[in-house]
Amino acid sequence: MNDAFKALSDPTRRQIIQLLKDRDLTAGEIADHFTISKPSISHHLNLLKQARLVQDERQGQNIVYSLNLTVIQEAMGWFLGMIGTKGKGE
Amino acid sequence: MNDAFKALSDPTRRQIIQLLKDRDLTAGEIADHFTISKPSISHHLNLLKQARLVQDERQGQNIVYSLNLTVIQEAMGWFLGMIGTKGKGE
DNA sequence: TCGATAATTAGATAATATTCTAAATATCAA
DNA sequence: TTGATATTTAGAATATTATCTAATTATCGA
Repeated sequence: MNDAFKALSDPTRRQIIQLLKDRDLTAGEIADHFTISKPSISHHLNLLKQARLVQDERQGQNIVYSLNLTVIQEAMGWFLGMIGTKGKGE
Repeated sequence: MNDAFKALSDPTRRQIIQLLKDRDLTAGEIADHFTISKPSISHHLNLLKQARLVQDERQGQNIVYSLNLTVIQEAMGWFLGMIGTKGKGE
């Protein structure tokens, strides 16, 4: 959970997640959306993977990344907890 | 929005928010929940304030901190966007 | 097997963040 | 006004993070 929040604190990584919302993408396709180097993107992908926000699967030469909604839902649960039970426990 | 995600990436700051969920607290009361120094807590509070996750108000010698749910709701909206519209736009 | 393509790993540097102690500011109460 | 309490600001040390280039690994097609 802490890893997820850490991962989401970087704007590049949030943008990657937004890209993956629409469809699965290879590492190269993801990198094409940014101006920073491929190794840097690879590093960001690795952090997202460690936080289990994304998962990867090799397909031939490519590695395809996809969203893992489970952890995103868990993170959203944290926010719901903040909003839903303000005051002395409604 | 970016400030909010940055602010939430630190476990101490998330814990502060959870404390404020139950009731408003003075800076000193908040600091009492942690082992780190008061200036460090003050720094964390300042970051939370800049992200508009909390607001403060002086009451005599104390400064009372309270939660600002608006930004938390906005952040939750980001998560909802991730979960709600997976694939080519449901 | 070789060359090309896709992606990651290694190692270094620069920028940010966290934390501390010491000092400053603000308020209250006598 | 002075002393005590609450909190923040200043400045520095340390740790973490983001980024780069160069090198490595893995796969494909001829």
